[in-house]
Amino acid sequence: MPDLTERQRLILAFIVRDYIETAQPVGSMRLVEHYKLDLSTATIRNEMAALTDQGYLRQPHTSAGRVPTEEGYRFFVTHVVYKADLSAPARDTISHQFYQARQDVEQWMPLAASILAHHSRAASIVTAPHSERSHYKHVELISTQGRQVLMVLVMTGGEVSQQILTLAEPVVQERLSAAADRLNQICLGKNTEEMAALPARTDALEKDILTLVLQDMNKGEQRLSGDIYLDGLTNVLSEPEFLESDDARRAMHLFEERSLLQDLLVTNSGVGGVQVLIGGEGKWEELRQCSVVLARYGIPGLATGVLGVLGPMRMAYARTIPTVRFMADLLSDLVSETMVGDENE
Amino acid sequence: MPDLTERQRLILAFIVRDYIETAQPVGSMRLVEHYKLDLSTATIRNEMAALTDQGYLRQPHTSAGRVPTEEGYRFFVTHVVYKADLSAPARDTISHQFYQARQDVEQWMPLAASILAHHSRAASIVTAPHSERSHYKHVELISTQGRQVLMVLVMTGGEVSQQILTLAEPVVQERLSAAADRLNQICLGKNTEEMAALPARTDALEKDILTLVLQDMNKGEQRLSGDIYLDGLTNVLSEPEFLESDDARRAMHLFEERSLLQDLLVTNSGVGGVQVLIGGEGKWEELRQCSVVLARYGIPGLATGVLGVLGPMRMAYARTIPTVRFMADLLSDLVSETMVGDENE
DNA sequence: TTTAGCACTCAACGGTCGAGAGTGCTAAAA
DNA sequence: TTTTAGCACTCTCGACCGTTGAGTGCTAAA
Repeated sequence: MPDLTERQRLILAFIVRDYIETAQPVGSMRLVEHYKLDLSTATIRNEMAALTDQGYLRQPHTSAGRVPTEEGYRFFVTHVVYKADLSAPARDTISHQFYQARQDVEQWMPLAASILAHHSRAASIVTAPHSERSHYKHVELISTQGRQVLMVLVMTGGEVSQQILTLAEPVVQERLSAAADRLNQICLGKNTEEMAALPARTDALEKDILTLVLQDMNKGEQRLSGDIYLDGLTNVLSEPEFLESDDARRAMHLFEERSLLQDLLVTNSGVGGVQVLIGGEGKWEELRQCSVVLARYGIPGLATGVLGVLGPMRMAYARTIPTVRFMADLLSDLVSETMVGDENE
Repeated sequence: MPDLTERQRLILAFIVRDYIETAQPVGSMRLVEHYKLDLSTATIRNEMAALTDQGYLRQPHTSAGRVPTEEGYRFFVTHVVYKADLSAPARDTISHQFYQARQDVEQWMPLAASILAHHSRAASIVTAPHSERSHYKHVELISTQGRQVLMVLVMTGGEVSQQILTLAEPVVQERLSAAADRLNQICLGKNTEEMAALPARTDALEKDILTLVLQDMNKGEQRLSGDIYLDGLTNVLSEPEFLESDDARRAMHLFEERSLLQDLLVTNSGVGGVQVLIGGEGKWEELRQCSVVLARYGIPGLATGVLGVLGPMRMAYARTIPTVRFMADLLSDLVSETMVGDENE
C-alpha cells in the first residue's frame, strides 16, 4: 500500500491536515500557496489525481477540491501522527488539573472525561476501572424499615456497591451489626471462589446475607466494564459536518444506548496501545461519519478500564491520539497506586 | 387574564394540542375539520384574531396559521392539563419497571432518568436524594501504597463517599483498622456538629482522620444537590424545531455545564408541586426555545432531590406533567422507606 | 518530468414566477 | 348581535432559470 512517493505522502499529509483544520475541500492552488511548495498547481493536480486513483482522496464533485477518504485518514493516523508525543505544556496542564482532585476519588472519572473532552474538543468516554476478580473487604448492614435492610459492600481496591435486601422477618440493628461483624472476620480479603468454598453458616441471617453478598460480587465480576462517564457531547454537535444531517443524532444515540457503547468498548483489547476506529470500520453503522480513539488503561488481570474520544472523522488526530495515550498512562498510574494493597491481603 | 370566553378557551386548547402534535401552524380550516366544530372558518378566524390580540397566539407570517405563544402554552398548562392524573396503565408500567430494580440501589437514579426520558420522549434530569444533615455510620480505611490510604465513609441512609488520604507517615493496615474501629464506636449516628463537639483525640492518626471525615461530611452537606443523572438527550435533538438552529446545542450545553444545571434545579422549591418553566421564563437564555418540568421529591428537611424533563416548548405537557408528578411520588416513597431508620439512631 | 494554457464541469447564489395556504375585511344572513 | 359567505390580499415555498467562480483534466510545450 505505501507505494506512494515521498512527495505524495507529503501532499496527502498536507491535505488531511488542512481539511481537518478548515472542513473545506482543499484545491491545488491553496496547497501551493499555504504550504509554500516549490511546484506548480498543475504538478500538484497530477499528484492529487494519483492519490485519488489509489483511494486516499476523493472529490465531493467535479469542480471541488479534494477531501480525504477513510483510507486517507488511516494513512495519516498510522504514518504521520501515531507515535507523536503530547507537548510538554499540555502534559503539565493535564497533570496539574488532575493533581488538584487527587483526594477526591469520586471525581477521578468525571474529571478524566472532562479533561479529555476539553483537550480533544470532542466527546469523551471513560469507564471506571473494573476488576475481573473482586476481594471482599467489608460489609455494612443498615436497618431501614421493617424487613428492609440496606447493604453496603466494600471491596479491597475501594469499589463500593449498595443493595436493598428484604429479609424474611424484621431484625433489629444490633443483630444486623453482629452478623456483619462476623462475616467481616470470616471473609476479609477473600474472592468469590474462596467465599463459596466456606463452610455453611449455622445462623440463618448470616447465611442469607452471605449468599446475597456472593450474588452481588458475582454480578460485579460478570459486568464487562465499570460505570461509564461521558462528556463534551456538545463539542461534536457543533461540528459543521453535523449541522444539517442527522448523523450526529445517530452517533449520540450510541452514547445513550449503553449496551451499544459496551460493545464498542470491549473491542479494544490490551493495555498500552491506542486504537483508532475510522468511520466505524464497517462494523458500526452509527459511526459512519465518526472516528473513535480508544485506549485501555489499568493493570491487566487486576483492574482495567477504557477511555477514549469520539468525534467527526475530521477530528484533530494529531492532538487527540497523544492526549488519549497520556491520559491512559495517567489513569494506569492512579490505578496501580490505589490497587497495590490488594496483593498484600 | 381569563377574560376568555368558554369558546375561546376551547379553541386555544385545540390549537395548542394540535401544534404540539404536528409542529405545524394550525389554520382555521384544519381546526374545524379536525375537531368537528359546528362553526364556520370565519368565526374561528375571528376568535383566533381575538386570542392573538390577547397574546396567546401568534402568526409566523401573514399567510400562516397560528402558533401558541409562551403565554398560550402557560394557559394550556395551568388551565387544561395541570391537574390531570397519569393513566392507570402508564402508572402500572412505571411501577413495574421500577419494581424490577428495587434491590439495586445504584440503579435507582439512572433507571428513574431512563423511565422519565422514555415516557416523556424528551430529556430527563434526576438528582440523587441529598440530605442537608448527614449522620455518621461507618468509616473504612484501606491501606494502598506507602502513605496513601483510601477512606470509605458511609452515612446512615446509605450515602457513600470515598477519598484518598495522604498520611504524614506510612501506617500498617492493622493500625488503620484499629483507628477506624475506635472512630466508628465514638461517632456512630452523630451529625457534624456533634462530632465537632467531641473531645480531641489523643491518638494523632485518629485525630487526623476525624478531621478529614468531618471535612468530607461538611463538603457533602454544603453541596446543593446529589449526583445528577441525565437521559434521553437524543429525544430533544430529533425534534423538528432544532433541526436547523443551534438552540438545541445551547440547551445541551446547559446539561453539560453542571453549575448551570444546579442553578436551574435549585429554583425549584418545595416537595409536592410540579413546576413548569416555559421558554426559560426570561431567566434562562439557553432555554428560550425549551420548557422544563420539574418536581422535588423526598422528605423535606431530611433528604430531597429533584427530577424533571427538558424538551421543546412544544412538549407533550399532557403526558409529561402527570409523569413527573407520579415519578416524584414514587421516589418520595422510596426515600422514606430507605431513610426512616435515621430517626431511630 | 514539470508547467502554462485552456476548455470544461458543477455547486452556489440570486432573481423571477406561479401555486397555494391562510388571513382580514365587508356585507349579507340568522 | 352573532355568524357566515365571498373576496382581495399577503406571504412562503418550490421550481426554474442564468451567472459566477472555483477547481479540475488534458494537451502541448519547456
